[in-house]
Amino acid sequence: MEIKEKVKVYTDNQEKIARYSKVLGHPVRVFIMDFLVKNTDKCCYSGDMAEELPIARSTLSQHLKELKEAGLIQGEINPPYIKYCINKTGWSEAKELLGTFFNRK
Amino acid sequence: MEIKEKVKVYTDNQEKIARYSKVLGHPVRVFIMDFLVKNTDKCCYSGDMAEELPIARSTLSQHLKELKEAGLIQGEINPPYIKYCINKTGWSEAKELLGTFFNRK
DNA sequence: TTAGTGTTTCGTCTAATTACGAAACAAATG
DNA sequence: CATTTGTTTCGTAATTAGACGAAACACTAA
Repeated sequence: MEIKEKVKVYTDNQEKIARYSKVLGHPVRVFIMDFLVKNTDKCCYSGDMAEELPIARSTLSQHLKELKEAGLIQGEINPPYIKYCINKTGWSEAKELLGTFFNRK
Repeated sequence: MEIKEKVKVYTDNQEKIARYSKVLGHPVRVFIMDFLVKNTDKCCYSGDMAEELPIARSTLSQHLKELKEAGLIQGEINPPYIKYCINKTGWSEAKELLGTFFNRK
């Protein structure tokens, strides 16, 4: 019986960068983020985006869920609609992390 | 028999962003890019990185292949070693695309 | 209460990703 | 020629991701 020593291999930043990158690793999700950034003033409903996308609504909903879980967006219930918008906290963290990842001497 | 009309839904940039993000969507690959950026002067062999990573060499090789195919790194044969380095073209494209993706008014 | 609306969740299927060890490779050396 | 060395490719298994339609949900309005 041996004690498995837990060694940390990746930094927190590396793991966060991987996590944010992963969730942006699909064109539908990039499209959604673009859409929300372009329309911060207006309301963005799932249906608004669904009209422009060639995927089932349930599939879109799944992508929205992933973005929400990653902290990049948030949804505000406004029955029977759900209004989505950027989660500023997560969005700026991602921006910050990716920024320093790419911009080094 | 109907003609399937091919409609473009995502912009080229959205697809490129998704592609670069996807390949950065794994901590091992973020680690590799960090490693290569930090050591642009020195030689970076697969084995150098393998020593610091808790994965099989064949697995590392697979990750290197993905980064190479995405255009983020390149390998120069220097027998029996293979020296890896950043692919400046792809790296700056990714930096540029992600930069404008995150930095909009 | 019943019907309607916009959205999500569930169940399912297929395809892609991640991982490993064994085997193959390519060049240098004994 | 046979070994050795660093690396990749192959074969395979396990897990995760992406997609769909049907069903469920939550709230409004009739």
